[in-house]
Amino acid sequence: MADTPDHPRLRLREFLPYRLSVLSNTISRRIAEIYDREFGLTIWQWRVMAVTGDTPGISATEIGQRTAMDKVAVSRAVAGLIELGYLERKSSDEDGRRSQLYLTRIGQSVYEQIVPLAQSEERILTAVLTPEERTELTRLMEKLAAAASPGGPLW
Amino acid sequence: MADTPDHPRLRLREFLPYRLSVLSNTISRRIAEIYDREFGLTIWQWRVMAVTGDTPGISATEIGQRTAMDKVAVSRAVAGLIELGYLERKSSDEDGRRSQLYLTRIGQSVYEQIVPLAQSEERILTAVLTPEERTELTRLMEKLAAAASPGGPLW
DNA sequence: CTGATTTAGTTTCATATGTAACTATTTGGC
DNA sequence: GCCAAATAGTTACATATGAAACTAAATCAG
Repeated sequence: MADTPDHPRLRLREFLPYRLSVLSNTISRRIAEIYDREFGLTIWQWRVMAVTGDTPGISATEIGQRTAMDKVAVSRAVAGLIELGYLERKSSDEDGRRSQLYLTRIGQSVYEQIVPLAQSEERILTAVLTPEERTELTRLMEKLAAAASPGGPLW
Repeated sequence: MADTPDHPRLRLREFLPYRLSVLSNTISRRIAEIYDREFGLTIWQWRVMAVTGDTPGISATEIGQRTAMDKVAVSRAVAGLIELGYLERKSSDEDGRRSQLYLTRIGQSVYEQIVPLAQSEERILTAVLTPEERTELTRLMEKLAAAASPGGPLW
């Protein structure tokens, strides 16, 4: 009896939330480092570039929904990108509160470098998995995400 | 041709580092909220409790290694736990720089509540997976961790 | 032994982040 | 139309975090 009820133990290394956090942080740090070095972008700015490139004219609120960022983070990332000259903002005609965001010419060219670089990073990382394993990982992560997010079994 | 080379797109939702980050943050937030509410502990303090309970007399440096925390974070978490009366520090006899950390009586009782609570959280979360899926998830995460960390194929 | 180097841990400082308050605009009840 | 409530986004403030400098103790070369 290595583990009696009166001597509870927790092996952190086997604790899923811990393992997920360490893995995610390791990968995020790698990526953050690359985007900072290559383009002077933070992860948040990079996410905003990604969705704005994908959907020109998108609003800050929509960006928040698509990137899992809160509105303050979006606001700051957008401000930084405008500062860098990668993004421009027009105020919507129908709704004066809403802003419409577009990549500038320079922003577009950065975007076009960013996307293949991201894809290549992902490819290198997932190269250790077979295609079936990748599919399976996605499936398992989706199950967990559904369980962990509001609306899941614990809420 | 929905995706020609001259119009690269990146669907953030399908981008593994993004999905991992969102999943990890969702789970971490849930847990952080519980530990804060129940015991007034941060995630870092909680991790320190976990390894100190597991290995009484452990040093701050060792805690850092086991918890993937840097030494500043460990130092702050330990200071907070001593403040709370959950931890006590003795200076090592053999090495005056090294501290030896122990749970206090109260800390021990908190630890004994913390562990089952963590295990129960994990069980609830992973209840959406079959035992085989849990094993598989662990295996896939380990492969990714090996690829992403220093020493992996990209370093 | 003695001074240079390394190591454990803390403190400092600059930056990042989250919450709440705020501004501007729109919407909806009447 | 007009005021109350809701919404988009920004700003301010308080706290968290990380890098680098620092302190104290141990080790190592000579």
